[in-house]
Amino acid sequence: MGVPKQKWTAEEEAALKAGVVKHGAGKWRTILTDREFSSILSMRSNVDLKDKWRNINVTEIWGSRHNAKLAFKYNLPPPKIDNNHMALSTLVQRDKEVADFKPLAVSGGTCPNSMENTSRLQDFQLDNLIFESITKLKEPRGSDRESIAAYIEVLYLNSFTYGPILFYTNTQKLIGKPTEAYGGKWKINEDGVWFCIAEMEQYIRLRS
Amino acid sequence: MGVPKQKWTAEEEAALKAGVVKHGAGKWRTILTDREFSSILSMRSNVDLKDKWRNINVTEIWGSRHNAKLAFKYNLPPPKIDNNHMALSTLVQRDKEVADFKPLAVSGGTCPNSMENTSRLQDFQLDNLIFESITKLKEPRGSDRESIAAYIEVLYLNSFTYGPILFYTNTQKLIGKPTEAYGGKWKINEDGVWFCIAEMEQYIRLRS
DNA sequence: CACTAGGGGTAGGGTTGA
DNA sequence: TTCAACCCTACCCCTAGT
Repeated sequence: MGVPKQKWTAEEEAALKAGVVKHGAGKWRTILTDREFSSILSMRSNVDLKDKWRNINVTEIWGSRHNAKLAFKYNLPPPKIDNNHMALSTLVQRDKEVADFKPLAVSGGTCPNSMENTSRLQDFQLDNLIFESITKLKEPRGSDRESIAAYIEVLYLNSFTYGPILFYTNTQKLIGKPTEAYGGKWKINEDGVWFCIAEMEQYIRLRS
Repeated sequence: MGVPKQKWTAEEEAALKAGVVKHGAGKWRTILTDREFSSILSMRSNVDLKDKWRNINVTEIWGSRHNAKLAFKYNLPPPKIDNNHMALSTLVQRDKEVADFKPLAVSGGTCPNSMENTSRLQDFQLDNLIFESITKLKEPRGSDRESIAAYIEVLYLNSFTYGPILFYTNTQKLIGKPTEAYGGKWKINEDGVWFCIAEMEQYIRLRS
């Protein structure tokens, strides 16, 4: 009635995505009570999370929930398999697998010590980069680092004018480090911007 | 994509208006499944009904949605209070009241037996007459018969060259009588054209 | 009872094509 | 450019199942 419709902010959406990566889709209450996200998502209910997640997925596959319903009704195959975007049906089916993502074998160096976080806007961008790469790629147990790198590179690097992506292994567990709302998830060092995928103990260098 | 945009016909619009009078604005699915309207509105979705209703109202108040938004933005009062059209804000606020319209006290004779329905075109015209009169007049619990008569008379009778309006009380419940899409809602007798307002069990004689 | 999945519905902002 | 028709998103309700 009086509630004028709370649009989801980029920050909230990033937190939701990060929460799904960390806890898995369907663990809405868990995501909501996770200290890492609770302050950001304090205006949202578990049902809101569920609905938003539904919107995100269904939109990326079918364009809208309405289209998704029609497609189901007429038993149509998912569109949008082209243009570098993997159909998100893979995402929906792979929710648990992505959530259970195990640390990969080391092939980089060591995690650089942090300096300082930058603006939130960039935070969202990086969050979305990682989220998209690990959810939209086909690999059944999540994507390996090379795939993620290629994905980001092809889709984003040109426009963002980032340098080539290097991978890095995190030797210290930084999750929960209370430097930020996304504590310890990414940082800027002398040699570039580094992004940590929670639960993976992996760093990606996004910008040199 | 290939769908070239379905303009609303007069028939559909009349059915929508009648549906709002019967069930109330906001009851889009209810209107859509009502047998009285379902065949006419079969090409429309509940969302289509909502959108069309918005267009009808907003256009009559502000001239366009764009103007309405600007007015909201700058907190302007509704214009067009003149020229015999009540601001539709009253309508929006009074949806439920109009829908809950109770039968009025008797002051006419008895319902004449039906003869035959005439063309659809005239049906729309009459439908719109009634709709406009009961929605645009100010009375908080719907309009009494005299107001409706005066409204129709002032706005339409001259151009339609109808005679003076007489009211009539319906002694039989005719709603749902399957003589027409708008079953039993209006008829022509020897003494004129009679219009039944659904849920009101009232007849109006529109033409002698 | 608490929560989730998933169907369905509505309001309102935004988009588009004639 | 305008605006009627259409789309998308947020929020809501409900029920079944766990």
